[in-house]
Amino acid sequence: MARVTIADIARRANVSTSAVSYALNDRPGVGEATRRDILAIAESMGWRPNRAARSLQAARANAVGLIFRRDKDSAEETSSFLLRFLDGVESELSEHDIVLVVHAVPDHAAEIEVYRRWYAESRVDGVILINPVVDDLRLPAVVKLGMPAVVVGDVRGHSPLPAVWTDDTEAATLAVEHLIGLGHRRIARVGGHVELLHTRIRKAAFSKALAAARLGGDLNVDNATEEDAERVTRRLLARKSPPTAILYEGDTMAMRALVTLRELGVSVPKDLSVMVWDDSPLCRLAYPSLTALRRDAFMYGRLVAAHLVTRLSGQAVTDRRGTVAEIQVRDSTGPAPVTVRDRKSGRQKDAGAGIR
Amino acid sequence: MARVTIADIARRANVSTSAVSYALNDRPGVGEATRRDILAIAESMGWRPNRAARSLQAARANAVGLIFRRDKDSAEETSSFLLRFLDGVESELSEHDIVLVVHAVPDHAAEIEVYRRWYAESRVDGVILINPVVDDLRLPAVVKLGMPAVVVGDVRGHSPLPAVWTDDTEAATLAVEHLIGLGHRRIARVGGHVELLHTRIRKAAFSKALAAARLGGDLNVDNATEEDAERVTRRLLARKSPPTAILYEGDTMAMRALVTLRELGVSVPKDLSVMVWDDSPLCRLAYPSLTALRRDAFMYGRLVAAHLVTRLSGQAVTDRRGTVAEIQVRDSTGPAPVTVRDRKSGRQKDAGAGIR
DNA sequence: CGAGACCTGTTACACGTTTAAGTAGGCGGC
DNA sequence: GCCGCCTACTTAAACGTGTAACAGGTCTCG
Repeated sequence: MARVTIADIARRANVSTSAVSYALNDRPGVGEATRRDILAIAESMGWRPNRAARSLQAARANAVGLIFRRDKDSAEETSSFLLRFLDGVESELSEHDIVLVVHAVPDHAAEIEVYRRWYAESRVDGVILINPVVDDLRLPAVVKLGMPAVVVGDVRGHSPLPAVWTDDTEAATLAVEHLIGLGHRRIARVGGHVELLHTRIRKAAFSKALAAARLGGDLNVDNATEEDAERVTRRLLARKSPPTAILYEGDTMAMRALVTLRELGVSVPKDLSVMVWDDSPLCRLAYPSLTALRRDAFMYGRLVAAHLVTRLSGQAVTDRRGTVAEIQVRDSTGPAPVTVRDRKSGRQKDAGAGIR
Repeated sequence: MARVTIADIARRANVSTSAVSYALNDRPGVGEATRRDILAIAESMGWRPNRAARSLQAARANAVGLIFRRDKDSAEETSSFLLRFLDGVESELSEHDIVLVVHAVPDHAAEIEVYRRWYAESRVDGVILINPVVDDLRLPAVVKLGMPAVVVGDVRGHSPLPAVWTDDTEAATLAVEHLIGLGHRRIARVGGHVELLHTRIRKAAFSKALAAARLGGDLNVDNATEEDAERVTRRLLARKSPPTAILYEGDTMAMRALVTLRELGVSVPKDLSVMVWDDSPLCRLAYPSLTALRRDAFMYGRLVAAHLVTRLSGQAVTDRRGTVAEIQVRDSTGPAPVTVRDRKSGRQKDAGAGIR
């Protein structure tokens, strides 16, 4: 019933508590026979080290923290990525006997305040920072605290904190190549908040990938939210040369777009191909199901956690490339609409999806 | 830089550490002038209590745990409910300066093992148990440990552990009444795993609500998963008297059903009304958008956490009713198909949704 | 056979906090 | 003027671990 301490074991084994401590921690200073004795007794009594005592002694909390924003992180996208990511983090941490402490905050100021508190209270040994934004105030704040941290996102060069990043340029290239392979020439992108670093990077990566394929046009919409999806989609299709493929950033945005397209009588993928950046169950269940760029959120979480654990062990760590994205091809992408003129003719003119 | 302790403050204030402790904890034993002095110094040095030391002293971890199943809890439904729930729990706990520790496990055996470890290590003061099943082994295990816990789900009578429950009978009645109000007479239900306690309760509640409305029929399918949705839906509609409305348990199942219905040429809601038990972003974004039973996951989480906090304070707590469900009416429910014969005639024969 | 080296175990203290018990000094009351 | 009591503080111990420093005893080797 009552919790058993090393003192209890020491009494039973007729030795001092230090002998017990040495034995249980596999350190020299105690004979083989006594050690076995002690281990047996500890086992039979069901001893487990008291974490508070260990933490106090070692000045180590055996915990890491992760803070997410209440409104933001659960609104723009369905939360499956975050939960899978958390699962991965937790899975890695538990192998090192470290617990994950989560916390929700309304904004970055509150988040920084919590870091300060956690540090001063020695509540966590390190933190995982997600969704970095441009000129992120959290980064210098954490650096100043001297708190071990790993940033999830590509902040290479922008911050002294180690980052685990995914190659969005490569991902964008994959997406563009997939669409080009299907014959698309006018490819649009509808992106989320540009304050988010990954959005900014993806935007650049997308432009770069298009340029590499000698395709141009600035069919790029920024700062779109789920509510904007309808308006933006209509506007894109109303252009003189409407795109034949659109890459949406965020599953919810793409879903809203699908509804709009249905109302407009635009058939997916016959008239227009639709892609989503970052896969989710929603993409799988949509009609038509959505082709998406997929990252293994679970493995990503594990990698991030492993990186932080290494950092906590005192080793210096630098940036690390995370899991690579791949394309999950589904029903929403298909061959570009047939061209009006023969392919061989110099200039092509696609039968875009334009509003009828 | 270095963390500041009460000893540092004591030195600066030329008093003993106990005087500092008394002052900081607003306890008698120190004069008013000295108290102000100490508080000012503590403030200026940025002192925060070391959690490990406090925990050790008070034999209290100031943490509560919540374990979710790796496969299960994130598969059957989109995870938005869980994340919102976690947010609510966290929000309540943080007001009491208690942290939330999360952990993912593959099965109940592993979960019980973690409870044992947490208890023996004094890692958490209490736990929140979610998704109770029939003959849940976790409940007696936690009871045996003597660990404070709150169960999320209606285990009233089945367990000595306090529960926070939602009235599924009332919710089922709401749903059935909504459909009956639209003229539906043959209402089916497609439910998930009956091992889950809430599934079993909902099933009974559904039958009871139908019976109360003098409607019968056993249009009840159990143990359906997302993969089964297509087959089950086809089978229901192939009946001699097909239902005019179906209530699916789980958003993913309903989404799959929508796809099937589209393929079958069954129009929603003209030919068939569709409802979902437990709302999600997916329901909102589906086409047509899905009428659903909605619970405030955030408030539910807060309530559960508050209940556990009360329990931790030493007070005995009993069961507590959680937030009530309401209906979020959307586009997937509408008037029942018109009857073939005149309403006034004794027997009605609906033009069901049957397969064409 | 005695001096060190080595093995096994102990004692003592630290980590940062709380708190029971103890000790001055001042003050009032009889 | 002495006793007792209150105030304001200090000292000491405790929570459960870990570990440096030390103490016997045995072994080895010159």
